[in-house]
Amino acid sequence: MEKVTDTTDGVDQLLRQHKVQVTAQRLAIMRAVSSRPHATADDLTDDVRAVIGSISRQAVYDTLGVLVDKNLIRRIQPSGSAARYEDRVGDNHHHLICRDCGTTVDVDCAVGEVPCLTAHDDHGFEIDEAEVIYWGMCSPCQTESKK
Amino acid sequence: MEKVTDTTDGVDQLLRQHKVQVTAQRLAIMRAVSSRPHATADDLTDDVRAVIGSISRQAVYDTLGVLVDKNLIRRIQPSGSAARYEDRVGDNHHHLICRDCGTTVDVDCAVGEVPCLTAHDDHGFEIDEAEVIYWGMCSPCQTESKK
DNA sequence: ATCCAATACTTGACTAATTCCAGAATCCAT
DNA sequence: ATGGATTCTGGAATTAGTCAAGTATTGGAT
Repeated sequence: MEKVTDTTDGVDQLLRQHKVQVTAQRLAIMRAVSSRPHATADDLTDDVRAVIGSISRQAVYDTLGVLVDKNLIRRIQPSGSAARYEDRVGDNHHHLICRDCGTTVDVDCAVGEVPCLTAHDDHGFEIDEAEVIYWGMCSPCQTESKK
Repeated sequence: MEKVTDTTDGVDQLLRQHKVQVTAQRLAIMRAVSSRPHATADDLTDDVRAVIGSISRQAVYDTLGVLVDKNLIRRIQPSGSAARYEDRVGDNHHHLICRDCGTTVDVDCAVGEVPCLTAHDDHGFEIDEAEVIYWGMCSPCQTESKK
């Protein structure tokens, strides 16, 4: 019997490197996040079910939590919508989100490397992340709203 | 009979200027937001009830929605906690939020005036706001977690 | 190759925040 | 004062996510 946890795309290696136990669910979720960036937990659940048949909602949330913890994926939480996940980590990029349709695209940091991460006055906080979200309207929605 | 909608603090004027119908509830909510920045809808409901006796949850959400729409207040929506409201609008300041306890403080823009508002590549979007959230741990929570 | 303890997954109920709905009340321009 | 538009009320519904307990799978030790 072939083990599900041996892969040819190296996802299993990646997980092991980060000391994450390898399971069919985790592999499927990793791939789902990679292939559909900025998806919600719900979207990902659908994607994963299409591939491995079934998975519980709990397992999805649980796994996403672990992957975020281990820095394998990043969670972004735009106002007014469910959390979204992406596999571009550690490159200090930001997001541009359409107020109307929620479309999310990546934007490189406007300032440079990591100055975003330095607040003027840290109020005694130990800051570990600066999240930047640009809000606006994508071109389809712009034309739509002019009708 | 005196009308509740005539005020001495000018809040009614402000509402009228923005074409928002003036009601006792709205006045109370406006004042509550001003006097307790970064409060949640729930906090505000309590505050308002303490002042005008009673208000429905709906009216609170509805009013906050209207005020946000009319740009009289700003809504911020941190991960894992309810939305918060503040009356500092239009000055491009940002927020520093504790991952542990949710404490939220204002931070002036790290970069200057409005460069934050300029993304590298706007992908055809019409951008109207740049939201920056610094995530970290406030000092009380830092000491707490070291125990 | 097999076993076992640790870890992960499933099910199903539960919570918190927010929104929807439809009727009643209130506001304000005429 | 009146009518039409807007707002308020209370309850029910939805959404996003969490908790808890039992079952299954994984990976290291034998």
